This record gives sequence, C-alpha cells and structure tokens, in this order.
Amino acid sequence: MVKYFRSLNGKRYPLPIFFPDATQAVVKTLDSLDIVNTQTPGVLVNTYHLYRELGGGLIKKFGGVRKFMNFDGPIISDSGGFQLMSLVKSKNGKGKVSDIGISFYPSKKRKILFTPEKSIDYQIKLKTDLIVVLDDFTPPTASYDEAKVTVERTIKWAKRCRETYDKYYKLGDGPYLIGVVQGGKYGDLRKYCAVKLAEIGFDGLGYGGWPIDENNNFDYRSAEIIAECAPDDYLLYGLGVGKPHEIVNLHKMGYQIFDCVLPTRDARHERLYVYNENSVKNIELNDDKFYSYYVPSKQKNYLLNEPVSKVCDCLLCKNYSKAYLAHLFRINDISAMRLASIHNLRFYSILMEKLGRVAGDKYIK
RNA sequence: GCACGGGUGGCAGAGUGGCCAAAUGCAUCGGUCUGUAGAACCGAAAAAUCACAGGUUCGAAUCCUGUCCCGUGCA
Repeated sequence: MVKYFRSLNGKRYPLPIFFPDATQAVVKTLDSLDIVNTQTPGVLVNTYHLYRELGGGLIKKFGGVRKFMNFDGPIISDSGGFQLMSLVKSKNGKGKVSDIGISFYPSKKRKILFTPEKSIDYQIKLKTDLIVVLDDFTPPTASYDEAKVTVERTIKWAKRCRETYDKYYKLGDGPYLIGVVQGGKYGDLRKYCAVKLAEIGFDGLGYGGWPIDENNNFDYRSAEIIAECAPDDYLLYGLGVGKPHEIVNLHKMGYQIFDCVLPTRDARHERLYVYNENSVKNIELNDDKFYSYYVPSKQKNYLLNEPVSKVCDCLLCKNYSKAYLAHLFRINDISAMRLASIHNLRFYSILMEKLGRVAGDKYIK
C-alpha cells in the first residue's frame, strides 16, 4: 500500500489526505494562508472551470496553478468529467457527450469542446500533482444499458488520456494519473471498468459517479469492488467523498485520497462539524456517531461565551465564542463563512491525522 | 410659499373603479447540501381594513375635496 503522497517538487505528505475543493483556484472565502493554517495539506482545482476562466496563457505565465494561487502544498486537479452531470446531463443542461468528448455552451456565443486529450494537456499545464482522466459520468438513475455505455466510453477515454500522458511523462515520474471507475450501482460494471482501467495502467483508481442513492445511503459496495480490483500499489481515491464517517469507512477499504465540497459548502451554509469529545485523543472513529452538526444561530441558547469545539484549535475556536459567530451569521457577514470554513477544514485535517494513526476493520453505519 | 411626485404588511414595492382581505422581493421560521454554474436551493407561516377625514358610485387602495406628512425642483 502506498504510504505517502508525493508532489511534483519531491515533497512527501502522509496519507490519508483530504483535499478541499478550490474549484476555481480558491477555497471560497479563504485565501491560501488560511488554508495552510487549517493544517490542510492540499487542495483540488477543476480543469474545466480554470480552462473556461483562464485559458492557457495565464497559467503558463505563472508556471502552473500553484504559483498563481501562491499555495505551496500539493494541488490535484479534477478532469472536468464530473461537469457532465451538472452542466450537460442535468435537466436544463446544454451540451452533449459524444465519443469525441464533451461539448458545452457556457454562453450563447461560446462553445467549449472538452476531449480526453485536452483535459490531460491542460492538467499538465496546470502542473498539478495528481491528475484525473476525463470520464463519462454514470448518472444515478442510469439503467444497466445506459450505465454500460458510460463505462465503455470511460474506458476508451481513459486509454486516450494515458496515451496523452505518455507524451509528457513516464508513469511514475510525473504527476499521479488516476483512472475513474464508473458503472453506477451495477457491481459487474464497476468490476469490469476497474479491471479494464488497471490493464491500461494508472497510478491509482478513483471511485467515480454518484455514491449516494435516493434514500441518502452511501454505496459502499461499489467502493469495495473497486478496492478489490485495484492492484496493491494503486492509490485509491474517493472522488467527492464525503461525510466524515463515509471517509472513515472508505479508508478502511484502502482509500487514501479524498476531496469534497461538503466541509466548505456546509460552512458557508452555517453547518459546522463538531467532534463529540473533549480531546482529540478520545475521539473514537468506530463509534456510530463521533461528530455532530452545529448551527450557530439556530441553537436554543446560542449566545454562549464558549468555543464551538473544545477539541478544535482553529482560528475560530481559539479566539471567538459561539455567541460572536452566531452574531456574524445573523448579520450575514462574510467573516462568518470564513471562520466556519476554517473550522470545518480543521475538523477534516484532524480526521486525517486520526486516520493516519488508527486502523480498524469495523464499518460505521 | 409655489409646482410637480409620493404616502400600501417589519422593510422594499406591484396594483390607478369590480377578478384586491391586495402580487413579488427582503427579513422570519424549517429543511437540503457529497470529483462546487451553490454566501445556493427547497419549503412554511405570519403580517396591510392601502396617511387621516369627508364625498362621488351599486362598488374605491384606485376618482374628487380638505388636512397632515415625505421627496424633488423653483423662489
């Protein structure tokens, strides 16, 4: 099993590692120093969004996204494949998917064609430390036949991505190259996809698609199938995963890399994550419920002069009271979102620290 | 002082004779949030006898008269 995440500049970071989403090269409401101070090692940026907003010139001028956002830690990039769902496959989506790639119209005058080759080319320009193949997202509602189409296309595209990557680097020398497993809830498709991707050859596999069903249950089975099919020296990446207990469970299957919008989006929407213990040492990740949500201005007694969490050593918890944070949310000041985002990111970085030390085998529901 | 314009739920603001016990937005309350077109979205409740007094009319927030406020312009 891989023990460290290696960045392009040769630095090594302990696993597991969680990358908050800085889709447009910014974690909303935070700057790069804020991120460092939450002890979050790295961030994820999105190829599609950066390509759309910046094109290639500016990134080239800065020599990569790292220097552009002045962030020293590892940066990984998503291929833009997930945008299929929100931009093209959604009800109001304008654009289409063909074997060539994904075309989309961000405005009436502009058409963007995203191909596997283009995605890899651009990610390499971004100089990110881990890049992801362009995949064809399997919608959660897909029938077996529909899912199969996306899987076949995902495999074909993955091969083209690998070929493009090979023009720049030898696998193992450059940024990590991650294949993405589609197939929805169909176990045999997941297995087929994972095996085929491993034949092409990558540094790791990602658990792609939409892992939550209509009843909000996480699809652990698919995650497990992928983990079982992946070669031992592969990195396993839970794309878009997830809630803290979901990360704990995937980590037990061997997943080491995660990214998710939840901690930061929830923070902006006034949902803070709080460990149900008074010291980091006492946090028991195998407990059914080792954390709770805290919504500052919605508590019965919210004007309390005490920190949001006694476990936490973030900027918020070390300096400000629940009452003050509630006030900031009530007056809708942006600093409420910043402080909450900082807090939630520290929650996740503490989780990673705990996971790095604890190995269990029991699942949390 | 004169001339215009205006006074409608907590706030903003539609509506200019009947379909207006009065739209809508904000605020309030509840919920959702998983490779971020999200400081977003969904839902709910409550709240105005439409400045005041009189008049016209079968019927007025809506027309007329007077009074009181507010704004803009001119003296």
